[in-house]
This record gives sequence, structure tokens and C-alpha cells, in this order.
Amino acid sequence: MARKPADQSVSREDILLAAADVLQRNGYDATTMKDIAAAVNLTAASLYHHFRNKDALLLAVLEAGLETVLNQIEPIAYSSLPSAEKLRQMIYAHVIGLTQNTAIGASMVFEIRSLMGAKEPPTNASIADHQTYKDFVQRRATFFERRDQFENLFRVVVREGIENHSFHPVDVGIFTKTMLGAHNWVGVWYKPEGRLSGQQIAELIAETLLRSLKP
Amino acid sequence: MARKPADQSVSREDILLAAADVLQRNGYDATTMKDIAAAVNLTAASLYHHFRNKDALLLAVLEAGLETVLNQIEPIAYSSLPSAEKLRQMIYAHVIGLTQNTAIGASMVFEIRSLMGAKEPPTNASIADHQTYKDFVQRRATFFERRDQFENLFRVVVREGIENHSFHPVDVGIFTKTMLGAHNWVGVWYKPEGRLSGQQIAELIAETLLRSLKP
DNA sequence: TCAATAATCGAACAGACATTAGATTATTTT
DNA sequence: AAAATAATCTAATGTCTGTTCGATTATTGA
Repeated sequence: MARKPADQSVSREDILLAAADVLQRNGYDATTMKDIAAAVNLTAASLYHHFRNKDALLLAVLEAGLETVLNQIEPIAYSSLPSAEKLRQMIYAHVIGLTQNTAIGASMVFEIRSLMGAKEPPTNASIADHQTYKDFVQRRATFFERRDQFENLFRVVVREGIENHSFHPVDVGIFTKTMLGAHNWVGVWYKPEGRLSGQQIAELIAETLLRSLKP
Repeated sequence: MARKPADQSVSREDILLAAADVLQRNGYDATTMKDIAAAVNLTAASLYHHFRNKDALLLAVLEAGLETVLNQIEPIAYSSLPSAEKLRQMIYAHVIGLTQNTAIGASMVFEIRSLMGAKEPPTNASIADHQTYKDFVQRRATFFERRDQFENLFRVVVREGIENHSFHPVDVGIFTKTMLGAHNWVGVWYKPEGRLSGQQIAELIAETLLRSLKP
């Protein structure tokens, strides 16, 4: 057996989605390449056709998740809405996004540490291996930059609101961390079958946070 | 070499502290028994004199962390302070506790999932092994109950404050999750060398949360 | 249609790791 | 001071897992 017919062939994105799902449930180290492969009806070996190694696969999952959420939030942050409305919509987008794709949300919270633990190739490794590792480190750095940009979108809106007196003055850094902590935690406890929908949860959280910013 | 002199001998608690520290940095699966042992100058094998296995060690770390924080917060929750003051002090205790013992704080957030992943003994295992596993499952259930009690302490204070009109009415469940998310996140980003002390961070977070509850 | 390329597989490997067994030495109890 | 117990070690075991290799088959382009 080799190479499935085109209509059963697995795309890179299929793998990313399945991987996020498995990662969410088990965590990076407890997730085997075999587990991920099984989720898309492949063997572990086949994954190496799509990704250089396990670390690169994890990074790709996180990159995809981050881009998704950034694409939702950036337009709002750059819009000309009043500060309060802008922040409200950003909260909605982030929280609802987390509840809609719990796999990616939880991964973003839990698996980032595993990214940092990627081990260097041994000193006797080939030149190619060292290059692969350097590329990985580069991409990883870019990922962290993007993540900081994401946090910064919220920070900027809070600061702007304070400056134009629509928000009560707060410590921008701590307020932002407080807010993002509340959001991220949703990805940990949210269950689709729970009492409230993602939309309702987002509204309640936004209400609390905006209330604390009322001048 | 065997058995160190009494004054160099390692206690169960020494191991728990060191283990929490290593776990925080690497995560459960990436932490080897050897790593933990090395942190207290033992060999991996010696750890098995103190703990049945790796899962039991993790559980013991988490139990210790939870008890510490419960001991701080229960007396406040059961005091007769006004609701707002009570909640403020509970927030202080929780957040400051997280910044003082980041090892345990981060473990409580990140490693709980690993607890659930503990694998059953194979069907051909000895009776003793099955008993060990049953005991573990029992202790783990107790741990989760205690953790829910912890969350409930906050929930009760919020509800009480709403009922006696010191707090603006909010959805108690969501507000509590929002609050605990903000707290737990501190354990993720806090660095001792950062701009603000644990005390200052706690004050700013409490201010934000209490402000959102002002009637 | 035929060569090139893409996607997959089975098998095998080397390394790491949790755990056990048995020996050895320090402390405590009788 | 002898016996029992506690704490540690070294060595070995078995399993699991990421990764590589070479073969095999589907698709695509010339």
C-alpha cells in the first residue's frame, strides 16, 4: 500500500486541525506522532512528508492559531470605533474564538512552553540538521513576536481609551494581563455543552471588564 | 555508596519543593525522575523510596500546593469582614501566593491535565498494582474536590456580596472564572525581577475586579 | 505514454525513560 | 551490641517513541 487516491489524500491543514485537537487533550509530550497520524488515517512516518519533525508540527499549529485570532482582532483594533466599543468587540472576538476552537485556544495556553523546550541537535549532527534547527529557532522567534503584537493590540486600545478619557486610568500593563488571563482561562474551562454559549460568556466578561474601566 | 548520613538525608518535603520547581520549568512529561532526583542530589531509583511512582509524586506536589493556598484563603473566607474587604484580602492572598511560589502556582495551572492522563495498569498486572492504582484514583478525586471547594470559596463571597448589596449583581459563575483566570495567569507571566512586586500586582488586580463590582 | 514527482507505507533503530531488583550502609530500637 | 528498619546506590529491563530508509503506488507534466 502506498499513496492514497487524490480524493483521500491528506492536506497540511487537515493535519494541523487534527493535531490541535489531539494536543489539546493530551499535551505536547504525551501526544505521539502516531496519535496525530491516526487522527488523519496516516502512519507516523507519513507525517514527515509534511513536517520536518514534531517540534515543527507544534509550531505550525500554534502559528495557525495565532494568525486566525490576529486576523479577527487586528481590523477591530485599527478601526475608528470609540475606545469602549472597540475593546468590547475585541473581547468578543477573542473569547468567542476561543470557545469555537477550543483545540487551538488551549494549545496556545498550554503548549507554548513545549516550544521553548525544543532541544538543539547534537554537536556531531550534519550541517543540514543545524540549518534546520536554525530555521526553527528563527520561526519560533517570529511567532513570539507576533504573540507580543497580539497582546499589544489590547494594550494600545486601553491606553488610547485612558488618554481620551473614555476609560478610568489604570495600570495598562496589569489591566491587559488581567484581561487576557480571564480570556485564556475560558479556553481551559469552557465546555460546549455548558450553561452559556460562547457569545453569552463573551458578553459577561466584556461587561465586567468594561465596567471596571468606566470613568 | 548507600544511605547518606542523617543530616544530609532528603525529606519528602525537600523532594516536593524541588519537584515543583523542575515541573514548572519543563512540564510533567518533559521532566524525568532523574531531573527531580538530581535537584536533591539523589538518583532516580531513590525517589521510589518516597513515592510509589511518577504520577503519585505529581499528585503530591499538587496536593501540597493546593493545601498551602487553601490554608491562606479559608480563614479569610470564613471571617466576618465586609464582603468587599473579604474579597480583596482573598485576592491578595491568592495572587501574592502565586508570585511567591511560582513553582507551585504554575504547576497548578499546567500540570493538572497530566494528572488525568495517568494510565491504568495493564490487565495482566498484579493485584497489588491494581490496588495502588485504585488508591491513586481515589486521591486524585479528592484533590479535584478540594480544588472545586477552593473555587467555591470565591463564588460564595461574590454571591454574598451581591445579596447584601455591597456588590453590583453579576453572573457569579462567570465572574468567578474571570477572576481566577486573571489570578492564574499571573503565575504564567510573573517574573520576580519585573517592574512590580507581587503585592503591587495583587493590589492592581484587586482594584480592577472590585471596581467592576461596585454597586 | 513515460518520466518525474508526490504521498504513503512497513520495518527497523537508537535513545530515553520509568520502574524493579538486590546490595550496601546509616540509624533506631530492643 | 545485635537486630530491624530506613535511605540510598548501581545495574538491568522492557517499553515506548521520534525519526530514517527504501520501497511502492498515484498523479502530473512533457
